[in-house]
Amino acid sequence: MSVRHSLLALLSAGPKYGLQLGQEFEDSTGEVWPLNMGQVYTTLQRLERDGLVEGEDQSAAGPQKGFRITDAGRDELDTWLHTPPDRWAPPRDELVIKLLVAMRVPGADVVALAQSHRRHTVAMMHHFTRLKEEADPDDVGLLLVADAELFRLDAVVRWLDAAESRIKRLPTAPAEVQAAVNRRSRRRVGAGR
Amino acid sequence: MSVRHSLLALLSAGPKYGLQLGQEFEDSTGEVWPLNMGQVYTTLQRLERDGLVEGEDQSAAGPQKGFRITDAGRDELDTWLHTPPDRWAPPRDELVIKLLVAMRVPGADVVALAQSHRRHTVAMMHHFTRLKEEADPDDVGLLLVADAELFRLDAVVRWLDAAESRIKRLPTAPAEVQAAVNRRSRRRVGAGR
DNA sequence: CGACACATGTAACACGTTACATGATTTG
DNA sequence: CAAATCATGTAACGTGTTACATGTGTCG
Repeated sequence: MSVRHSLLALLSAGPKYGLQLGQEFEDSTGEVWPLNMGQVYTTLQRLERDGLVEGEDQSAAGPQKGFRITDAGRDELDTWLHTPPDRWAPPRDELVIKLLVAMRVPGADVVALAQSHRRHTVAMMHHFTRLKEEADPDDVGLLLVADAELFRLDAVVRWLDAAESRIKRLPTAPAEVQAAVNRRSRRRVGAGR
Repeated sequence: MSVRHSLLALLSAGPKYGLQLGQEFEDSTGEVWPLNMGQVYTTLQRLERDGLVEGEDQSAAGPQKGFRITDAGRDELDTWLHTPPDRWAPPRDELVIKLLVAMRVPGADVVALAQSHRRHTVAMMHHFTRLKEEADPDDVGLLLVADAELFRLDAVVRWLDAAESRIKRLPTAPAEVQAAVNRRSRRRVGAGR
């Protein structure tokens, strides 16, 4: 839902057309989070269908098709800005899932896997650190996104360390961790929605 | 892509059927990341179509339809386990985007917004802290997921603080931050893919 | 004119969610 | 038998990606 509302936010500063919105979005995120234009146009169509934006007169002019935010759109935007991300269903973290299910894979060396991912995460931190160093100091968007990534990656490293020691503390030998995990389970069979 | 590969991981410990896979996945994540069964069945269909799993004989028996992982499936699983999350397109963080685009919304008080989200994030940390305290100490999955969330939320709080001071340091008054942000932009017009 | 950048779109697909429909098995 | 539970699926929709198609405007 990020793109949909981001377009509303950009339109709240005045009418724009598709390509312009795509560029401003990428500018806002310092080009770290690219956006494909196809989605911009389909999202604009849905926003118009839902009455959150409306097409401009456009009378003459070239191929550009401007959009203006509506009052309903401003309401929606305001709500979104103040709504915190859902706490009960935080976004599934791919790396966390990877390690959790690896514990159920027979023969998988989860500790080695964690260390491998840790090395890669540290490498990513170097990348974003350099990105910050080389950035235009006025590019607030890029600096903020790089900050966010660095804090996030730091949390990943800390978690990998904590996970490693938790896993090592398990009653079974590391290579057969899954056996223990498999043994405990099988309660709460059948939720059925 | 998490669900697809998680199912492969669970099947690598032996043949299973749909509902069973759904339950084991939720067990693995300590019920923090729920999974809807509909997706499990459609994913299994795609996995079978792609030759990563195959249906079991099933001859007699009830409605249960077992699946077995194939050699191709084991290869795919192994690759996935060792592949780090893509570094060049990290998942878009909704909260980060929210603050970034809010800086372009005329009249938006970004600092107040950041503080509001900070409060909510701290509340979420309390929630997961309590979850850990009340958890079965043998439920490694739940403990690991709670750890991951706590580290992640801590990073969010740190980022919000850093972002707040960065925003306050901007040349323009907080309430008109967007004006400055709008002014700088509009370079690199037209990438055209 | 021809090449290139600007600008908008569509098609096909993967993944995810919600909601609904349908059998089979157990058990009061 | 009836109701609950177990188990599998489908339909409709939103979101996101990739790739392709198409038109317009400018400029050498």
